Amino acid sequence: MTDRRRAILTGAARVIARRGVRGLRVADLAAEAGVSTALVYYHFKDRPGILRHALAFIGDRADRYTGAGEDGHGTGGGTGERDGTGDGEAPRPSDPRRLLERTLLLEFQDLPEVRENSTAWGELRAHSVFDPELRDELASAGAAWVAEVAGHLAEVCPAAPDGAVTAAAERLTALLEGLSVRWLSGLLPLEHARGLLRESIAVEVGRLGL
Amino acid sequence: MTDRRRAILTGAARVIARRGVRGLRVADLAAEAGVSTALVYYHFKDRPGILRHALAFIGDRADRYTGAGEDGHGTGGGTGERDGTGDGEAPRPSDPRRLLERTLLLEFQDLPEVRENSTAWGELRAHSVFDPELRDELASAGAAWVAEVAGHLAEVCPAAPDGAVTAAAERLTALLEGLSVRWLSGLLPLEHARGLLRESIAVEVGRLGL
DNA sequence: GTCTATAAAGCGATAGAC
DNA sequence: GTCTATCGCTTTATAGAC
Repeated sequence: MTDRRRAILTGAARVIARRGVRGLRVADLAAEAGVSTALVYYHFKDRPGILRHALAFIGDRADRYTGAGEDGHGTGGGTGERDGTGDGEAPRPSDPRRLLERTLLLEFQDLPEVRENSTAWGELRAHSVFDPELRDELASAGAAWVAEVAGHLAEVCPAAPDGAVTAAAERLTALLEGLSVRWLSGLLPLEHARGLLRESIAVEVGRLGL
Repeated sequence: MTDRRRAILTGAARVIARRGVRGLRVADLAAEAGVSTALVYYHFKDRPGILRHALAFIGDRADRYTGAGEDGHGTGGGTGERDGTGDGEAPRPSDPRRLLERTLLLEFQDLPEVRENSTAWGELRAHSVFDPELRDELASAGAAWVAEVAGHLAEVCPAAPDGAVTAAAERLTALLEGLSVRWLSGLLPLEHARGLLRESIAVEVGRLGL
């Protein structure tokens, strides 16, 4: 991918995080990237094309930041390095229980990059209710994200049956998304959201049998 | 409220469910209601006015259908009568555990009215991330909805401390919203969503101490 | 590849008759 | 209260020069 394409997609991510998928104007995005609208159309054909590529771009970025590529994608996930669990600069704790918690709590950080990715992904999800075109991409990203969480869960609770682990991962990721919307819209303080999620992790792990 | 106003708002609810809040076009809504666009503006001033009234209308409707007015609003809730828990036409089971389950599972029914309300409320939530104007309405509706669930939980688990009950209600409602988005966008089959939610209810109730 | 300029369409909102 | 007709701004998308 060329630098210009990347610049345009970066601008698109910013605009989506600020105004939403349906608030995205090609002119805004072009201004954000410092190019003309014509160039945007040259590279991405039309508005749906811009959206498709922007969302794939945002997903990739989340992948890199969550350090996926081993057992999952983490596309619903957040960005950045510090997660408040006390592991500082260390990217991947070896304790599986900590790793699980870290993976899920990455979403809840008040860093611009995290907010941007979380907001954009939330928008993608919300928009997919009305736009079937987005569902394929979303379905695979969501499945990978559930699989990653399930992988961590299985490491923490080796004795648990597969079905129960998957169900727990589905509940945890769905809960995370519900909490995320509330946080991003200012209805739930960040620390409260983190606390609720942490407690649910404890509940699910306890249920699966530590 | 006059019949015409009601007809317009009913049309608005349908259009919002089909195209989303941000996809609502005044012309579509007018066509749906069988009136001219001018009449829509005559009754509701402008687009934001339409939206405000439409969302209040949808909220009221959800209230009536969930049978609220006793200890909460249930504004996140669904519509209709049958909930699949086996109580058929009986609107309010007396067993508190059943009542709790029923309240939450009302959201997950494949009836046009339920989909319409769920979709519209999901849209309201998603939109509030970008539109602070909607937050007040959403905050009070959300608080009432959490309070209703917490009330049922407290009845099921009288010994549990208040804080734990509220936290459980917050987790259950947030989970419900996360599952709802996945269901509405076709990523999660209805029965699967119901199963996951039911299991979480069981988990939370078990944790609070039956 | 990138720009300026502009066509074409979409959409919110109003005027004025009835 | 309700309609038809239309105005004017916004936004998508393209033409054509460089």
